[in-house]
Amino acid sequence: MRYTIDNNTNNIIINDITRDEMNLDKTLNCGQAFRWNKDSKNNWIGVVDKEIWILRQYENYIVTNIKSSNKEKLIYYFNLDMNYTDEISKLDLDAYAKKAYEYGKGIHILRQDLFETMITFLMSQFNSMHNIRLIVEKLSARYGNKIVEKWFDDEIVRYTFPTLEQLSKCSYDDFMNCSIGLRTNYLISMINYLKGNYDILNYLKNCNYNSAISALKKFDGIGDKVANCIALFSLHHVEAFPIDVHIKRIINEEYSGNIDISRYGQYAGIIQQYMYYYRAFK
DNA sequence: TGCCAGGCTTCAC
DNA sequence: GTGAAGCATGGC
Repeated sequence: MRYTIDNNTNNIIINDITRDEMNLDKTLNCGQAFRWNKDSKNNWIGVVDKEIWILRQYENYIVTNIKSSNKEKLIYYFNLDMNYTDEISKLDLDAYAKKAYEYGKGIHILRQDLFETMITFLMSQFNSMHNIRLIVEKLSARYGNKIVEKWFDDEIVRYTFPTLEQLSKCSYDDFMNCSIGLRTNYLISMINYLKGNYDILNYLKNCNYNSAISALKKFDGIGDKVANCIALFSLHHVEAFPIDVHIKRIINEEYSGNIDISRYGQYAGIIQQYMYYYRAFK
């Protein structure tokens, strides 16, 4: 893998990259992120922080609208500096994990914004992927900022995920009108807490896995599963192993109700994501 | 119409 | 500590 810059646009091109190494379709559609959409021209369009990011994957390269000054951020967000194939090959996988890996390889674990991930996964409980996307888009379109990006002949319009300040102005009814439903009180509670304790985000970013899980679970509405999702998909504790309904079924049906995740070592979360993708998208 | 979705809190035992 | 009930919403 190497990076070149388009001389005309100053956009980054990722070269010499196969879909087995990094697969945009799988990575952006596997349930770890809710703000990426693929258009009819195979462009993956998402909002990262305050910017619209556009990526299109070809057989051996990926073109982007991401400027050269954002190269480190691109690598960081998509975890492009890790060779997944090499790392996974060091693990002693059982038969089901091997099958899941073969099906899911190419998935990278993203490093998403913490505030956004805490809220999107708070919304995820007892909800479907479709509804989570719906909620996040409604929140962003109504309370975030409009941003526009030119991409060849298209004008792409998106909305930033609302800030704490923007969400602070919302009422109970505002949130109910975004289809947040039974999670509304949890969201209000989180916003009220963060208003006086925003530093906890920095604490979460700097502490270890166990400390992060216990701090996250103090929020009303965050239990084991959501805490592990936040730890995995934002804080990049790739040992985190979220157990949702799909993983529960896998454990019951494939592991007789008892899985030993210690054999997946520091990459248990990545194996979990292969399993989730294999089960939920096969 | 009934069931399900990347669960959590509360309450009874 | 464990288990069941209840919780809003949209797609199928």
